[in-house]
Amino acid sequence: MLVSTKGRYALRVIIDLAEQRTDGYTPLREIARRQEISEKYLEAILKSLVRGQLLEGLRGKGGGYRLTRKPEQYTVGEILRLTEEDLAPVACLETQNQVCSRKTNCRTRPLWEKLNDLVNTYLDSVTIGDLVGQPE
Amino acid sequence: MLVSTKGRYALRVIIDLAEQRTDGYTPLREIARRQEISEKYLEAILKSLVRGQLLEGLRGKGGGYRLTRKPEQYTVGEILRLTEEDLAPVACLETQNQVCSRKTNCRTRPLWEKLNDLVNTYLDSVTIGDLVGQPE
DNA sequence: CCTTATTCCTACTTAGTAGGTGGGTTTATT
DNA sequence: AATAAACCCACCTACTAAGTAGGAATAAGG
Repeated sequence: MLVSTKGRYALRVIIDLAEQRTDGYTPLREIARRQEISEKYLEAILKSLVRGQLLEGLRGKGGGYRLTRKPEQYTVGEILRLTEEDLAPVACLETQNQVCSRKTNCRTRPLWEKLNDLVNTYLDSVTIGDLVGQPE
Repeated sequence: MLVSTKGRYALRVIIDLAEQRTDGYTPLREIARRQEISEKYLEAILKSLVRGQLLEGLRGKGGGYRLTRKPEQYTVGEILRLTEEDLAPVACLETQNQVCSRKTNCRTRPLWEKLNDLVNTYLDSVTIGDLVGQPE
């Protein structure tokens, strides 16, 4: 499995906020309720989204979270790469792993590299704007 | 990570056998040595390849494993699907998981389905014949 | 300035699984 | 009979995804 709940939830949260179409801040509790995700777990995910500046958080009464850009300015790829650590399809391509010793004459490496490209290119081609539903 | 060592090793084994260009049986020990994979672990992987009829095993002295088809008749996709249980990029698409309750109006599901298609189509388009090195 | 509603922070727990091992049984060849 | 191989089943271990707990910092309203 390439994308864990963390990444999937992150995506859903951004879509959720985009669909609210409000300038104000939405508290975590509301998002959690709508998306049926535990508040505590969601908290951890939102933290990384704030760190990555995809969201802005405001503390205190009336606080919450809001998007920092327009929906069509977020690509799915960047959201997942932020929350997933690594989107590489195989361990040999993971950035933190040291380079594989068989690399130079590995018969399968080019395959993995192409697959990696394919996946990332696709995920970067889709924006949150493409995913939100129409307002009625 | 989409593809674990099991799948990657399986692929390497088939390539290894294809490159031997022999009609005879190659013992596990040899493959393990060449590919630097522990014999015991490899055993488990080869077992599933035999079960899936991608390889044929012969017991006893002079025995070993050999391909059941020509290299260009194996697609990477089928090898990985056999050894990986599931190539789905996200849990919601895994066959053993029950259908997600949010499915019908899930904003992200079409994305995952397309990604899944993309990956499988690519992996099915590459054969072992494409990956083996030229004899010199 | 106190209360309330919120985010932010650190640490912990738990269940599942990838990756690997050990020891033995069966089968075929010489 | 000896040997070399695949086959089989049970076990182990370390890691990580997923989730939880409890509190500290901050902002707004009265």
